[in-house]
Amino acid sequence: MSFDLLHTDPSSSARAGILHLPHGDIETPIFMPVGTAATVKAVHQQELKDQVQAQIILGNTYHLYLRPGMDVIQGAGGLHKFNNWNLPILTDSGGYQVYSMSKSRKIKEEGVKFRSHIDGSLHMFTPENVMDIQRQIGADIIMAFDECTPYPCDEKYATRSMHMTHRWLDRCIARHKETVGLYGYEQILAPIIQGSTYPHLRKISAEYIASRDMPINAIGGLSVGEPHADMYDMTAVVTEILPKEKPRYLMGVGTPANLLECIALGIDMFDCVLPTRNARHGLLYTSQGIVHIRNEKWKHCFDPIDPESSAATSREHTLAYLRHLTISGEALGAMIASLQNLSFYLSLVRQARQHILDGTFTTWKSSILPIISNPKAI
RNA sequence: GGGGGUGCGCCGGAGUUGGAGAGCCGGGCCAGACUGUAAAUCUGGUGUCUCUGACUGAAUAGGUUCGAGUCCUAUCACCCCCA
Repeated sequence: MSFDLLHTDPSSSARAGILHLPHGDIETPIFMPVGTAATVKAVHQQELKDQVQAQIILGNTYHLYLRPGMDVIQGAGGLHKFNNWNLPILTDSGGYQVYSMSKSRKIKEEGVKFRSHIDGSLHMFTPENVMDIQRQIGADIIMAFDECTPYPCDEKYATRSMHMTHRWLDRCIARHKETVGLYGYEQILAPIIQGSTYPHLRKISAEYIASRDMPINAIGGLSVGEPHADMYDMTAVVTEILPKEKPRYLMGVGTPANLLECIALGIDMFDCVLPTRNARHGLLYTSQGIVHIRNEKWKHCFDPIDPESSAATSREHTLAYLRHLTISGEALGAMIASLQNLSFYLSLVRQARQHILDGTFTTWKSSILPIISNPKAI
């Protein structure tokens, strides 16, 4: 595993690079579609490769551990074999579920007790067994076990939680060192910065994470409901500290505008459920602006969904047809919409990368932002 | 042709023993939300108007009554049974 930083934009902190992983190279900045339960919802692996041109996808430790279970994943020979995705995979550790399922878990120094959302059974996640589970899943990049704090979060709690996440990180690193990949390739561990919306905590956390000298550094605990300005401020605080020669991964971000703004701040990797979830809920991102596909105004609009999309379905099917499918609850609607949104996201980061390499990133960003973050005109 | 039954919101259902419904549930429809996925989910709206409030409304037209969605008469529509 290695990272080549190819170019840094002169008028911002945006970077273009290549991340080499066991299952292939990733051109950064990159967006990583989220495939929680061994599937990017409503999108087939073949489409992810051919249409979306995804280079890496996510899986989730908590969800895969509960279902289908590690016996199945390991029996298959790892997640890559199980879901037949032979490009890189990153697994989240379950740290986000500490946040999103706060009603059914209890945090202690040792780890987190979860009650399964499927059958109510009790499970314990520790930094150690989360490393073990991610070894069994076999992702190229595995995440440290952390606590993603909610927003708002009082300073006292944020401080305590951050320090615990740091201690957990050291336990993750220890376990990661004393174990090896089960499927014959290296798995890299990424530590996660916390600190909520407190700049001084973010600074402490970034310095701590940087001192661990891991190959990728991640920023967590953002995009949990805080104002965009806070997200950008915290990102700026930590990118200032993180080593330039290593990729920075901003977890859970975000909207197309969030991506461009954070690329400008020096972020290299993103993941977010927004494009896929919003697609299933009828919100489309297109090269001509945002479309609420359920809206009546598209009922008789026989224009293509997005003539500039890399997805054939978006060029060949009309807005009126997709509206019909969505309103009728047809599965194909979710498929076409998800393909559209992911194609848009991947195309956006490809364009960003090219403009960084060309030295035109900042002007391109300001010209495209008003279009893609506002409603499409009929 | 005869007998019986039922009619209110865009649709279906519930309910109303003569005592204040713009009013219950579900669906549809209209709009909004969603950021390391307990999410093909959730929230709101859905008679009219000059909209903090009014007005109209229980198939249609009459009637009884202090008061009618409820009782009576006629008409219309639909359903069931008989011929």
